[in-house]
Amino acid sequence: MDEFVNVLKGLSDKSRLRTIWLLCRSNTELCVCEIMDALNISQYNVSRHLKILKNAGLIREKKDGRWVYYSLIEHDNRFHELLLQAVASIPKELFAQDEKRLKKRMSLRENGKCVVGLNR
Amino acid sequence: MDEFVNVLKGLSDKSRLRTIWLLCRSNTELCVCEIMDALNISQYNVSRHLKILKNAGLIREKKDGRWVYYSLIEHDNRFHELLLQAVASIPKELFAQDEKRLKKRMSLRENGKCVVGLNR
DNA sequence: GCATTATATGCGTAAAATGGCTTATATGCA
DNA sequence: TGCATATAAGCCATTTTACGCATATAATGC
Repeated sequence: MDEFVNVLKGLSDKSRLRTIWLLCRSNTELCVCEIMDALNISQYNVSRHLKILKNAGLIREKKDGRWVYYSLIEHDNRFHELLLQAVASIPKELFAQDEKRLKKRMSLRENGKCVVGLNR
Repeated sequence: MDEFVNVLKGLSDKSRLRTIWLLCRSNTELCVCEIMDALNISQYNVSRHLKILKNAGLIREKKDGRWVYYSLIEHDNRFHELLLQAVASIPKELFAQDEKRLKKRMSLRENGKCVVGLNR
């Protein structure tokens, strides 16, 4: 049962909820610095929250050079599916700023990859 | 957005998850001492967790004499619906003990009401 | 090898959650 | 009115969580 509690705990933080929502809605993988800019929070916080989400089994990481991309894990279990649907059902308006910042940031990608890093 | 985080926080505790699961599955209202016996935890803990769930908007209370009955609130919003479905989808086996204890306890009701209290 | 850079982690601190115990509140009944 | 009882709430100690800062790790390019 702790496993289920951990997933719920993973989602019950504002920064992490915003992160998961962006991953749900954008339907792509995002690197740390992109999430950082979208949420407008510090690098170490993004990193730490991502670790928690990874341990909860919600996301996976994929290294690509110096960049690390995170994406949702799609489980074939109903609990995860329903939870993610719940997150996705949260009104879009609440994430308007995040979405706007992400869109701007994503437009800087080249060949589908982040090339910006931390020097904005 | 804090409202949504609060609901998730409400669910991300083992005792509270067990409580909500029982309320979901049993499909009835339960009084404090029944929950106490089903989960096998102390009265003050049940009370406190119920308060958190109430503040999260997940349950309502109904007084009946000295007894207070709690039941799920059925929202017409998709987020709540999906979350409760997620909780209900957690394998029954994980709650076998709770369910067994609840069943036993519920058999002591008279005219659909709890008459036992704390003196077991 | 060495400097640069994207990401992760350890440390200290402050805030919040949790649990146990005790006490307060409120209802029912004699 | 006064007592018994179901539930709530206050207080305290312990644990967990989140954040900021500094630094470590790992990959890149010269």
